Amino acid sequence: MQYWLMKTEPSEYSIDDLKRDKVEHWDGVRNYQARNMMRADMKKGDLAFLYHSNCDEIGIVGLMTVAREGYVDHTAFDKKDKHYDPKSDKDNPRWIMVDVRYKRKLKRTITLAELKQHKKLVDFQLVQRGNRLSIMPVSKNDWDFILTLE
DNA sequence: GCCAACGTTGGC
DNA sequence: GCCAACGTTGGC
Repeated sequence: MQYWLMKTEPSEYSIDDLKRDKVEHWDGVRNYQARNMMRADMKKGDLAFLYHSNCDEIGIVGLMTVAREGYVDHTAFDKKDKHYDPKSDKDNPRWIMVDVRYKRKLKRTITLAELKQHKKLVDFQLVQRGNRLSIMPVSKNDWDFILTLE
């Protein structure tokens, strides 16, 4: 059982969209590190924070579970898709996605600014300089601590 | 809108 | 394999 944090821009897809959809495939990840984690490490039943980036209130907004383990991201083959990748070969697909299931919204947004203030979280990847990964692991200690802030 | 950080591409 | 140029992310 592992813990994760997954970023999304709420203008593209938000916690409320996931609440409505209940289960959604997490397509469009075009970063090898993130892909490798989805392919090898994310297991059904793992818990994840949903994080809103690039918006007015940046931070962790909800919880979800991994509903389906890594499988081919078909949007890479769709010329009309925003995340179309001409280099991904159908016989040897380059990109992977998982399905996530809505669990609940947090009572409030735990903002990035707030997370940065806690000494306990100095090793949390999210608050480290230059971090750009859209999917990252969260240690159990950090996970538990962050939930006490809610 | 700016820009630092970082990933990817492609010439050599 | 190196590295400069370029593109993207994402906070501010």
